[in-house]
Amino acid sequence: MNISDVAARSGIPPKTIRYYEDIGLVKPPRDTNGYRVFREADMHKLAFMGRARALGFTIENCRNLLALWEDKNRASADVRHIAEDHLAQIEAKIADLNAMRETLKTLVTSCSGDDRPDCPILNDLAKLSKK
Amino acid sequence: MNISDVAARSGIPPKTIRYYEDIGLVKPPRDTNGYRVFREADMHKLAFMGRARALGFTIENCRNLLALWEDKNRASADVRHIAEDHLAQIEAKIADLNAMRETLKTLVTSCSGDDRPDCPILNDLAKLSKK
DNA sequence: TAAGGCCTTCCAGTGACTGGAAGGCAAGTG
DNA sequence: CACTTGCCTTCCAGTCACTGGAAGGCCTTA
Repeated sequence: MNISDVAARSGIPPKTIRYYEDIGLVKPPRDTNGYRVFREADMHKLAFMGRARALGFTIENCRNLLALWEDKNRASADVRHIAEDHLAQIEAKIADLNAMRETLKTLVTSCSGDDRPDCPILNDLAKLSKK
Repeated sequence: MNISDVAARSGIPPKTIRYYEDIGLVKPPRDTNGYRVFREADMHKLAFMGRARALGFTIENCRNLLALWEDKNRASADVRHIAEDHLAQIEAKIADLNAMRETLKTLVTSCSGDDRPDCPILNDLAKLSKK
């Protein structure tokens, strides 16, 4: 399999696949012409990556998850631990974004949004900074 | 006012303030010794920045908001438009994160998290990638 | 005069790619 | 066989918004 085949099958762009090779996530052998030759195992790793990345895991987390995936003697607790940490981070980020959203919503609805210059959004941005 | 005073008053680290000068957001004059001298107006701009950044506006948005802030003839509609766009992006991101959170929560609770290797999290990451 | 704590600039790194240039290779057509 | 098209390769640079660190100058106080 060449890189564009894997890209199509895994949903990961060729550029990204090369990048993943750069950082040592996959190690496809090379053909005599220098082309990367992807085996089924490489494909599965990349698809795994795609899925894990879509869930927001960092590359380093993905690296660890891949290692656990390939370790037949793993403890599922290790996997769960990574996922729990990540879940907590996502929840923290959601909380941050919700706070922003609330403030923004208030500001946006309080702004008339017409030709006049008076703007509670700008007032707020300026005002609170004086605290 | 020297940089560390502004940093203390605006809550923005000196490094970041220098960076903001680099990208042209503030233009404090220099003392004979080369030190930056911040006026009240610079302080307010920086505090404005801090507040806008805390609401998740990008630097480019902040730049535009600052310009509108200083434009006495602005239309509040322009400000509102920027804020609405940003709000929409935040809401989109929240939706993405909520989807991740749901999936992760399901996975985490389905994993026993003990010494044994069976792990629904890894199964899922591997399985769905085969689709 | 010396110490410390400021200030300056410049360089490099973060995370996870992404765009683009330059050039080699493969497959199909005339 | 030449040509074209499209894939493949590498390498460099840029993204975003900082942040860390080094090297060296300045200012204040003892």
